[in-house]
Amino acid sequence: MSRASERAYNNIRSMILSGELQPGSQIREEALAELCGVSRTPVRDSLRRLEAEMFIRRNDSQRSFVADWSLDDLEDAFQLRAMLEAHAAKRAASRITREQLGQLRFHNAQLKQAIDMPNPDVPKFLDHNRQFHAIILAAAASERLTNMLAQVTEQPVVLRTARHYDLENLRRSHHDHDELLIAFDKRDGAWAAAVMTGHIRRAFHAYAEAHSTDTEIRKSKLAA
Amino acid sequence: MSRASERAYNNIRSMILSGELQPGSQIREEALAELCGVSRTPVRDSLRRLEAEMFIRRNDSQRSFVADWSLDDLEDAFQLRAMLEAHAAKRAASRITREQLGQLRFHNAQLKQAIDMPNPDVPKFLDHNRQFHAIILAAAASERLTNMLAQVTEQPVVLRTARHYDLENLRRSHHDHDELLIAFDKRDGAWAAAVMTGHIRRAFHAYAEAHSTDTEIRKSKLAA
DNA sequence: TGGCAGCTTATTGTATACAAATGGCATTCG
DNA sequence: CGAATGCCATTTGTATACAATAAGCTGCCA
Repeated sequence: MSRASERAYNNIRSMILSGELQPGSQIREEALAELCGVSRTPVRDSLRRLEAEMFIRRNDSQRSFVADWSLDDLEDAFQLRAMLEAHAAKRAASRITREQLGQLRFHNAQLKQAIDMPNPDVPKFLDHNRQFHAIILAAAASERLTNMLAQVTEQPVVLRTARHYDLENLRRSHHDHDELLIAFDKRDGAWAAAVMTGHIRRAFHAYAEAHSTDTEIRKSKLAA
Repeated sequence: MSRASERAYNNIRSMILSGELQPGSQIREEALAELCGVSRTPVRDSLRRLEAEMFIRRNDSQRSFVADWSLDDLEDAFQLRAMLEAHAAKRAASRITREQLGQLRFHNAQLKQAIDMPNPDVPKFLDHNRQFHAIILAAAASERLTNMLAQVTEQPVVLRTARHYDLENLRRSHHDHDELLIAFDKRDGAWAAAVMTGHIRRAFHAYAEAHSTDTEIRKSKLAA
């Protein structure tokens, strides 16, 4: 993707993810074009992409709105994600290389280190967590699967902080990763898939809690 | 989608599916624009969409090519499709209405009729088959799932005729549908999912055979 | 007062012109 | 003779102007 187009896409996407563009609010191409410092053309490209990724919806007369996810939508996305990531884990179990296993161990050690200290370094945890999952996906070796997972991995919820600072959850995540490592080591795809399913389901419940809180807050703001 | 854009998308897509645009061949925006009788703008929209759907790939310098699927790619797509359709069947089992069940029965009866005659009406079979699956997807009630399935359902293989005229396969499909109906009737999601998995796996093997033949033919044409 | 018609304005869709980047070819130099 | 470099042709990216369409408003009529 070229410069202007990429900038527009990343800008708009992060504005949605961060909540700067409020769920449900209308989107005007020209306004975004000005915000991003590009013309409407690359903005339109980005909107189309984001629409495919379901971050944006359009009504029947082609106007765009920031997607407003219900709890059901969120669960739906997570259900698909759990299924796809479990599938990735299963595929990875029979394909992963010694080197990739080593990388997984490295990142899991790092993310443990990030939270096993008086002042937990959550961004560091998240970064190594992301890389951990990326390596599994790479080992699964399915471009289609990668594309599909990208569509359900990022959630447009503002209050992700709530989840991130729940240390108990982070520790459990680390533990799941450890178990995944053993399953991979034993080339046990079924086990890896099962662990991964639980791993993602837990994430869902953490998100769901944050989402409810967020929705409550937004509702009371509207009422005020 | 508006007129010009929609026309361009459908035209290009069907040119790819029909093989009119050969796998691996380069695509030039302006040439397609002329073919479709529109400007480059809607053509570019369409190309982006088709790229997301993996019908088109781009090299690192942004040039577009018609996707050329290996047998592995095909299997990969079918594996995902089997998983997603099984998931749809499972969800449908607990949500499907009496009315939808009736529609399923109707379409399955129709598609049986289409092949239970001296001169089988394959297009009719395919149409009712499509509707049968569409109803299940609707009963599954997940927009995301619907979108994802759309991405792996159509296969850019020319020789689909080979499969379509294998009556034995078509009869087995009908039988699978029958079994699905019973599973739905009993609200047995696990059973429905299992039947659907087998249903799609069989389709894969039929496709794979046609694909191999097709690839052989293309290779020998290149050699000549 | 309520609703509908027609106009006005806002917004998106399409075409086109121009800019940027890439690939291929030819020429030149080692 | 082969490889590297610079130029030209081709192709894609971006901006902008204009067309089409939909929404909202105003005023009229029942």
